Amino acid sequence: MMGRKVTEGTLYDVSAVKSRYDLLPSQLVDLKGLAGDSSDNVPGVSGIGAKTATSLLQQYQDIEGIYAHLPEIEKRWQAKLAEGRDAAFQSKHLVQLVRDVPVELDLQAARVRAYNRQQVVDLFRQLGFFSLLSRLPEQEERKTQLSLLEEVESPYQAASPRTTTGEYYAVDTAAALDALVAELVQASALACDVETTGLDPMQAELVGIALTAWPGRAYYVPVGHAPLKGQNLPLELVRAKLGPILADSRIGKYFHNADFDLMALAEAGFAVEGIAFDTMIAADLIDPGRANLGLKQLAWERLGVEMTPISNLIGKGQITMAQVPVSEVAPYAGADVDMTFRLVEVLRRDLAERHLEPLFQKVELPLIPVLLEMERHGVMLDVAFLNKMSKEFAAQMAELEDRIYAIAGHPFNLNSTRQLGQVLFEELGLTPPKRTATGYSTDASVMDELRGAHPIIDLLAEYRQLSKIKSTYLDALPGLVNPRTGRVHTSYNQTGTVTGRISSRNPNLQNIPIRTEVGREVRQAFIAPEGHWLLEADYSQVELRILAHISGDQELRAAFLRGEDIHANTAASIMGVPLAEVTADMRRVAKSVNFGIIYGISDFGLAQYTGLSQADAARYITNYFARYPRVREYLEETKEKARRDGYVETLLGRRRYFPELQSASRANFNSRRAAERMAINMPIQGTAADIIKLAMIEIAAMLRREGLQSKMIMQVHDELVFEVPDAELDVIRQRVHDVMENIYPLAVPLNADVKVGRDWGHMA
DNA sequence: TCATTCACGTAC
DNA sequence: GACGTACGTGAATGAA
Repeated sequence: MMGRKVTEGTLYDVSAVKSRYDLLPSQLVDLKGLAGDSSDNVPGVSGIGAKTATSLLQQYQDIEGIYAHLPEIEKRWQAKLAEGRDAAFQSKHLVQLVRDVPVELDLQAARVRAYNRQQVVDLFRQLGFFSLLSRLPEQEERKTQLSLLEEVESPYQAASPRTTTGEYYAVDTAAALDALVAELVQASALACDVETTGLDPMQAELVGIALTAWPGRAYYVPVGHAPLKGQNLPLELVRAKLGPILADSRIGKYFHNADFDLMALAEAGFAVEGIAFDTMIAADLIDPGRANLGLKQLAWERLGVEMTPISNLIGKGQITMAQVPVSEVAPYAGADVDMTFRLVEVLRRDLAERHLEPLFQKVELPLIPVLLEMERHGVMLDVAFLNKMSKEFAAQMAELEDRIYAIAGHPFNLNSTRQLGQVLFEELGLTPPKRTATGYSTDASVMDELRGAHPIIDLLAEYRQLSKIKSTYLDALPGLVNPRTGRVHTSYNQTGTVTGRISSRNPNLQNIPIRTEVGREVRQAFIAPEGHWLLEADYSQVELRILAHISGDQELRAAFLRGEDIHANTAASIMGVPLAEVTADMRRVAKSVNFGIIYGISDFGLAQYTGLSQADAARYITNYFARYPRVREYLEETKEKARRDGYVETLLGRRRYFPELQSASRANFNSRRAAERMAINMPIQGTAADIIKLAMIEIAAMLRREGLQSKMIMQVHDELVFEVPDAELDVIRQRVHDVMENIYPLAVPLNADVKVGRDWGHMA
């Protein structure tokens, strides 16, 4: 019984609450106070879940009763309750509805009638409400404005100024296209935006192209609308007329997310030169990690313009742009390019203010076509190999499954952490070493703890690994092969990270397994076509070298200049033994220390990761800083800069902001520490990202300059992968190596290792 | 039914 | 609490 269905929703009366929660309605606030409610950000008492809370409440009625009888409560809950006393009462207070507020509300008066929409919009803007905009009730049919080029009268403009931010025209005759071209060739820069049938520009069809070179005016050229949805121009005609303008590098091109538009245009036979601005990338550079980089959001924030959401045209994707009439798409797409064009000026000013222009001009803009070519070329996959491997995994997993069920005494869903936790810690009686916010943790570190305590653990760990690889790689990758090209075309996201790294999606080619034997096998599915090699070049210890450079630590620099094994070197230094006496295990620990430094180390964290005692970990960290004193200074100075200036930056001036560290901020101890670690890491990780981006740009230029056929096909943060015709192997090996090592000279050498193979699993 | 969140695990 | 940056999967939960 889940309560009585009423007209809308479900009515929970006393008996319905009783049957769902086993509590009285009045006790629900106590339940939330103890167990919390993650969806409402109510913390509750850490370590107390719904079950414990319910049984306690059944005994003591409410939170007050529980704390009154604290001494008689089971020891294991007692400590947690004592610890979380304040949180419990605060949480209860939070979820309690205040029912005696003196509100004088006349429901009739609150009815929405005619209202001054502009006033409401202005208020929303003041308050920073963006998503609420789309929920404002319409006063009247949304009027759109549309005219052919010859027919410039606009009957609705006066009637409905708020929906019309400019004059947007459909260009659907050859004469109109000629007129547009005649105007555009005079321009020094234009904004461009394409409409397509989908979100994957490799597969979507071109529906139309919007262009403008003047604020407040824009043109839409329909080429792919469905029959009866308006007049298209033939694509060949548009290519012939607009192609030369798009290919003319003297006319700058502005985009919002150029990668998407350029891909769609390239697939439709347009080559675009002169990429001069990308408003999405600029907005990201100005404030990396900002929540929403959408054009609509930016126009709202920076221009005060309310734009029509795409859902007004295509719903939630039930139809595509091709099914929407030209008369509706023209003003929509026109507004897109108009706002893109207008945003350029605003964002350019912000970039300059923050000294980000060199980074934008020399790194981010030139990188756009480089990434585009990598995405378009794609990577060849051996799908038959993946399928065969998947079958083998399935067989092994089925066997493990049977054995696990036999031990557990019953079948359950092995992929459910909740069910697994129940089996391990309630049925088999193992001791849970760790909790998550919602229950028992069953992650790999827990498995490690429990290994040896029960025979089921090894089987589960084995199952986990196979299951992960099968679902994420073996079974998913074949579905992402483009049927037309027979290859996978990842999407590199230039605005995906807060440090300046690029990220990769659909598929993510930056997390293909390598560390374990079974995992590494997946790489054998990434192959070179007949007559080609895969060539891989990776920077060795690039982040530590950057640390040596920016900290200025003489000892660390000297170690790199000597060209010695840096981890062994660190081991000798912090453990006080001669280099020759460093064992493999000592080196392993030192490697963790080196990485830990970059991540903002703590003795606790280092101990966790290495298995050292916390005391030993602390001793090694102390020794490290004694040996490399400037590294400690760098860490302190970086934290200080973040506090003082509110941001940190890379060698190339890329910034990340930390408002929570500025002195006025009330951020608590833990979140301050977390922010400090991010601040320490960003300049190092970000500089590495900047450097490899420079290398990519130069390598792409070199390939073009020398007329080479080799293609750069992947980037994995400190590593580049190429597809190389047999005949070019030697020259590419040399050129790539040299560019990577010399692109950005530091106080220590950068070292690039090159390997080749016929597949990515066999590189040597 | 669909969307979001959580836990987990892969990479550098 | 506890060591930085990402993305994808399956289960569970919540909203419509």
